[in-house]
Amino acid sequence: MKIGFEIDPKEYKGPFNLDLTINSGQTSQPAWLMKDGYFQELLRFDNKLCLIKIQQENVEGTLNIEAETEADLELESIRTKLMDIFSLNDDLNDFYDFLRKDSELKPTIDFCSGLRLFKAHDPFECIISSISSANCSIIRWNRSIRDIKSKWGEEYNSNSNSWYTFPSPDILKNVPEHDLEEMDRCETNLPDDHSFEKNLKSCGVGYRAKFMIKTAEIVQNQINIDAIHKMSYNNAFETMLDLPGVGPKVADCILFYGFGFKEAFPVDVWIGRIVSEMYFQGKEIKPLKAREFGMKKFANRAGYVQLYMFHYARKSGLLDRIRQLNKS
DNA sequence: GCCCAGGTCTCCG
DNA sequence: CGGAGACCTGGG
Repeated sequence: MKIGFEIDPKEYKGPFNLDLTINSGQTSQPAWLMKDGYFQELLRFDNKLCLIKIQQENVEGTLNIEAETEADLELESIRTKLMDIFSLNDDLNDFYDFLRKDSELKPTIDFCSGLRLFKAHDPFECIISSISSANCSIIRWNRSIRDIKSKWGEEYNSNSNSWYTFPSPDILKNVPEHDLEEMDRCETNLPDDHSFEKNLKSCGVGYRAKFMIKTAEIVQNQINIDAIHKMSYNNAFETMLDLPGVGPKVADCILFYGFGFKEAFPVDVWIGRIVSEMYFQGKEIKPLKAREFGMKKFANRAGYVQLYMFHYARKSGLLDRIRQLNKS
């Protein structure tokens, strides 16, 4: 079954730039695949798979969506899900009014018009990919997530292309950590030169493999994803910190990108340096101090400010200047 | 071959 | 509580 529909700019407040939103390097989810002029991703609704293709003909124009599914899905639930993923219910005009009142932030608007929070479609995937992103390059953890999906995810075929979901906590918690464990669990005798590739370390996640398996176990047994949504930010933050491999930066990313907590202000080394340049005359500021500063100053807009700060720094040359400073 | 980047964990004071 | 060093891997 194929459903085609549109989302009109009148349905949301302020600008939206799909390409910018998907490709601005927001952590915690690999960018959607670009193919035949459409961004594409396999989504899960309850237990139904649905391949989404989405395009925007011109910047800030109408969105064209094609949804392909073998299940019986309501158009409205697909529309609602996409509105959520691309944060189309956020009022960017209101946010820009706020930015204009801060002389440091005002210039970010020109570089980021239509940039919105790109939310994860699966909170558990977001938790695991955030763990894999810690102390790791973007290309590397993107590849890891793709590997994990193709090894243990559910397969969906469309036009001879294979798509995979991210495996559930129940599946991931039982995955072998490394090749030795995979070999031990193997029932049959294999040739001496057999390479063991269905284990987490073979996905290039390194020492994070055991964190991920343990986290999957805890999420499966002790965490209710819906309950997180209803928690206060601080409670949700503390809950995330209890997961192995999750420190303050990763917890903030999970809460912002995975759960949509707008008061999160995730601070990596770059945001730390940007904050220090923009607000502390280049004086070094510790990550937790920068986090505290951002949360206090920007309150429920902290996540968006972090998004805009980083993209602005990249495009304006600020980031290059900071790089130079750190070399000398 | 060597060194570096990048958050979290662990250990030590 | 804060600081120092180890951790896996890919890229320069």
